[in-house]
Amino acid sequence: MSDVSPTQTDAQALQDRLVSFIRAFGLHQPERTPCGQPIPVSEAHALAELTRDAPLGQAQLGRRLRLEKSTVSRLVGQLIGRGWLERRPDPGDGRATLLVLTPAGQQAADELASARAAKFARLLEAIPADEREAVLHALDTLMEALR
Amino acid sequence: MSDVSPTQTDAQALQDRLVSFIRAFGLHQPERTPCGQPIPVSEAHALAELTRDAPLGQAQLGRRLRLEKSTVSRLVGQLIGRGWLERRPDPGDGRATLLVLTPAGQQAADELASARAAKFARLLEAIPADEREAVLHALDTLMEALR
DNA sequence: GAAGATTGAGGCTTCAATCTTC
DNA sequence: GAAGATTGAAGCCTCAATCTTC
Repeated sequence: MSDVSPTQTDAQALQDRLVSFIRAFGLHQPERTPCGQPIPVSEAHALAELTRDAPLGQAQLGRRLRLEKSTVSRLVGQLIGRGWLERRPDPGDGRATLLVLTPAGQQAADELASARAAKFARLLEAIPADEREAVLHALDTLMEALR
Repeated sequence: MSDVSPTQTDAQALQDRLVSFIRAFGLHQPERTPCGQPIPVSEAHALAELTRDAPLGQAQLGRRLRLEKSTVSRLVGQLIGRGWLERRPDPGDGRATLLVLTPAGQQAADELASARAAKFARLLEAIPADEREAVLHALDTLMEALR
C-alpha cells in the first residue's frame, strides 16, 4: 500500500476517498448549506466574504467565490431581497457597483458564522485529538497539490 | 496552533481549508466532471458504480450515489438515451427495474475510469511522496468523523 | 402502509448574448 | 476592445404528489 512512486492503486485510493467525502458531505446539492441553515451555500459564502472585507464589487466577489458573474448578479439580487445587502454606485467607476452589508445582513452573517463554527467544532471533536493537526496539514498539502 | 482541546481557531482552520478545497475543486458546478469529460459527474459515478456490481435497481443506485430517486430516474433516462444503459424488469419484483450496462456503456465506463485515474495520479504526483500516505489516512479520518 | 419509480415545480449554476462604461 | 453587470436558455438537483406493486 505504501510505495515511493504513485501507483494505480494509490490513485484509486485517493479517488475513492475524495468521492466518498464529496458525497458524504452533501456537496452535490448546492442549495442547502452543510450547516443546516435554510439558505444557499453561495449566499452564506458571500456573506462571509463581505464580512471579511467590504465594500466589494460583484466581479471581485465572483472571483473569490469562483462563480460566474451572472450567478453573482442573481445572488446579489436575492441577498438584497432579504434586506441583507445594499448596492451602491462606485464613485470611481461608473460601470461597477459596490456591495455593502446592511445591519441585518451583518447580523445574519454573524449568526451563520456561529452556526458554521459550531458545526466544524463538532467535526473536529469527532477526530482523535492526536490526529487533528495531521488532518489540517494534509488538507493544506492537498490544496497545494491542486494548484 | 496545536492544542489538546478543539479551539475556535482550529475549527476556523478546518473550515477555511474545507471551503477552499470545495471551491478549488469546482464542486459547485455539478454539470461537468472534474476530470474534464463532457458528461455530468453523476452519470460518471453511476457508470462506475454499475461497473463495480450490476445489475442494480434505481433505488440502490440512488442510495450509493446519495441522489434522490427522481434524479436517478432522469439520470437513467439520459444514460439510456446515450445507449449506455439498459432497463430490464426485475423477475422477482414487479415494481423494480434492473440496470445493466450495454457494451458501449461498458466501454464508456472504462474510458472514463482511465481519464479519472490519470487525473488523480497527477494529483497524487503533486503531493510529496513522503506525505501521500498521511493525506490518504487523513481523508479516512475525516470520513470517519463525518459519520 | 411501505417501497420502487415517474412527473411537475422550483432553485442554483453555467453559457451566450447584450448593454453600458472604461 | 476590455471589463462590469444583466437577462434568457438550458442542465442538474431536491421536494412533493402520484401511480404501481409488494
